[in-house]
Amino acid sequence: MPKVTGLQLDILRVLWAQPGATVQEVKVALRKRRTLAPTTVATHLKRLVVKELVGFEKDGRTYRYSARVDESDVVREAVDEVASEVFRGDLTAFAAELLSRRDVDADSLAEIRALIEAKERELGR
Amino acid sequence: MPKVTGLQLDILRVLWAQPGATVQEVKVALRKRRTLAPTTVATHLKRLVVKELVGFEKDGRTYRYSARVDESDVVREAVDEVASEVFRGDLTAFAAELLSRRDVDADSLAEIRALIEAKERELGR
DNA sequence: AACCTGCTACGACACCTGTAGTACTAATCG
DNA sequence: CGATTAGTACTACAGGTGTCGTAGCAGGTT
Repeated sequence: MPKVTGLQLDILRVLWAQPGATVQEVKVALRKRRTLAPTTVATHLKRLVVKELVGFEKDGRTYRYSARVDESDVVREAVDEVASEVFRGDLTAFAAELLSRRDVDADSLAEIRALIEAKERELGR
Repeated sequence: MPKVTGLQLDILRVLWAQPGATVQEVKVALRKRRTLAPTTVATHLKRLVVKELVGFEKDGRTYRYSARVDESDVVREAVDEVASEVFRGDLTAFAAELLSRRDVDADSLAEIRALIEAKERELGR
């Protein structure tokens, strides 16, 4: 599974939310983040099809596109990339960096701690 | 501060460890990970200089390069990028993803939990 | 039927990255 | 001093991404 970034990811996100979207629909959905010419959207959809991350089917005059990869796989891939490239696989360092930023509030911490405890129970089992 | 990836990051890493390294020295230090022509290394050092991430000074016949950015800033930048692009700022989701992989062992979990508890004490203070 | 409109196909272009060859210059070895 | 060597400068090129313009076709409108 090739790595996905930037606009490709934004487009995939639209397709995960609206499978079978047309170029127009993707363009509209994207408009909250960026305003693009329809041809730009079409170009990227085409490229995603070439990479086999997206499939399409003809619907009369137009085409409907759908993601062929799971969001969870793409996300995992992206995190793996950073974990290995930036942290050389040191997940503790990675987590430390994540927790070091100011915008982690008490609720998030509690949730993350709960996740850890669950995982610890799972490992201990 | 522009984003840094791949080879650029590898080169910066060398410069953080060995400030004032020459092209040759960077090439040698990099050899554990990749084998590159000296011109390749020189090209990237040059590009990093243009981006003002690296500075240099003449030392007789050769040049000595040093990073002009802190490792911590570059790392934070990289994590911020993923946090916003992939997780739309949802750090809990980010942490959950990180913890979901199988190669997190009990020791790491304990360390991360300690980090969280420290942070919670800090916030509660 | 002639036309306008919307949609796709194709091609183009700029910029970034990875990678390296060639050419020029300065130092060094006999 | 002439030849080899080390080091930089310049150039190039392919692959990926972001962004479109233009051209061509298929339908609906008059």
